[in-house]
Amino acid sequence: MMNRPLPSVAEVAEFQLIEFLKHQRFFNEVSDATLHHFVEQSRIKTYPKRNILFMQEDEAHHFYFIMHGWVKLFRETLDGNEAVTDILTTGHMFGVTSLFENKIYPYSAEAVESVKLVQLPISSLEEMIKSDKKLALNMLSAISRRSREQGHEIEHLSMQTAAQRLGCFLLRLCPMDSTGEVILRLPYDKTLLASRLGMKPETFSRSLKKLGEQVDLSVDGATVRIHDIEQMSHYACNACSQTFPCEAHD
Amino acid sequence: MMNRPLPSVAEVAEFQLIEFLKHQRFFNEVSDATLHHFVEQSRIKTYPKRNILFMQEDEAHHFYFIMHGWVKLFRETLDGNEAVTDILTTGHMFGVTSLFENKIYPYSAEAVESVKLVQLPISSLEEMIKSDKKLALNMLSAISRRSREQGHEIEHLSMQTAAQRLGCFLLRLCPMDSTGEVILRLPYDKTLLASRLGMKPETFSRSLKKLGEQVDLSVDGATVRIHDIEQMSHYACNACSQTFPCEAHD
DNA sequence: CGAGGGTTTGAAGTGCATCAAATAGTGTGG
DNA sequence: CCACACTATTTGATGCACTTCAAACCCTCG
Repeated sequence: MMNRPLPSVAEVAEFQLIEFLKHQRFFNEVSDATLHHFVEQSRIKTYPKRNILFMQEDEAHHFYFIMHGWVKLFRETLDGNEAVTDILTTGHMFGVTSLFENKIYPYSAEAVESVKLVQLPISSLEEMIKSDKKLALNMLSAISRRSREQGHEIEHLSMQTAAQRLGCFLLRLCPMDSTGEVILRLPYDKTLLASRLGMKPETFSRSLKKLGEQVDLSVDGATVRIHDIEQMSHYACNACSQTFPCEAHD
Repeated sequence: MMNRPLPSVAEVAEFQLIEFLKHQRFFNEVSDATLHHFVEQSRIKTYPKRNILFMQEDEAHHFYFIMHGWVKLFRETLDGNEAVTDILTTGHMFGVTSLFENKIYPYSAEAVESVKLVQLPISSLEEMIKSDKKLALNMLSAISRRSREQGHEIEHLSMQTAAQRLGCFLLRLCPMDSTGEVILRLPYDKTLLASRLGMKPETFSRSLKKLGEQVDLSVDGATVRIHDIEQMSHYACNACSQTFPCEAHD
């Protein structure tokens, strides 16, 4: 028999958090010491649907790492419109772009669905990046990856039609090695997806219909069946600099 | 009298390069040793107008730092169109996004005008970033700044009209503390500027005209006179999340 | 002067937004 | 399990923004 006391609830939670983080690319090869330090300084937060995490122009106090759920990053224009910058999920981080610069969030963030986050003070993150070289390099990778994705986003917005952009998005939901028929579910509701793709809900609806006319496609609610992925990529990737299993593919 | 021999041409060039680099944000607070190492490993290259520096998908061997002139970054789509990603000048760097990732250029680069560049092997850069912490942090700043700029670009493309985007661009050419009347020159030809702003030359021409009808503006070749910068920012920034001396302003 | 690129203009077409309204879907209280 | 309220999605009609195609104009440089 062991005399060791059972771990407390907090200890179990901490252990799970470490296990989760260990498998994230951002913490790849990062020392256990740093990882522990990270966990100590951070808090796990849960927010319900619609909850605003911070607003653009707010002073940036925290950096976030998503454990579960979806977060919308957006900007509000003076004339009252909303530009959705990105929609993130498990494994993605946000609130980092303000790092080492003016400490102001360049966008607002909102929970799309109930979301579970790891929250870390920016100051702790900076300190850790300064002290742990590997973490700094991982951060460099993460941000430059993000920058490349944004580059694709820009290309898509200026070169593709709405229907092609939608097709491109669907392709990126497919596993990288897909061929022939693929069935998938839209990850969040169509209105949100529309704004994510830079179009109005009406346009989204019509584009989906149009896409179905151009390539074999059947839609049932949030379920989409692509009959022939090659055909789809031919249609969608034609106005892009890359084809299907492309770099923009996560 | 001094017996010290005169410095050689190469030594003078090296000295000048170091002086130049020292004043660049990227080398801020970087040690002299690193700076020297950088200069030793790098070469100064001059390319004439139209010269292709590298193509998208090429293996990324070099990183570039612009000393003088203009460089166009772009992608070519399968259906034969060109998407201009960015146009850079003195003090900007490119070819970095491939750092620590797949070593492939995500865009093509071309000299717009005759251009003078500092060229450094990617491997040397990586090595230096790994060994000099300050350089790594500066790189982090540089890339996250770039990423924020791209975020604005995306917002602009999806929220602003062509004329507003043009107005926004003109505003960013103005000194940050400008008020009232400002006179400026377009930095490169209108066709290129059009593609930089994601529109056709015809649209550019018409947008410039339209802009002149909406706000007081006179155009003479490449010279533009903005009569009232507040009026201009009211017009252009209305569809944006920020106003005139804005974050996107370099 | 003439050739060729950059720029503007005109006419016509396409794509997306807007406004308005119908329809489908979901969750709630009875 | 139904009726109601509310939201998401679709559809139709119309207009504006940008592109396309074609042609003229303007510069400048050999």
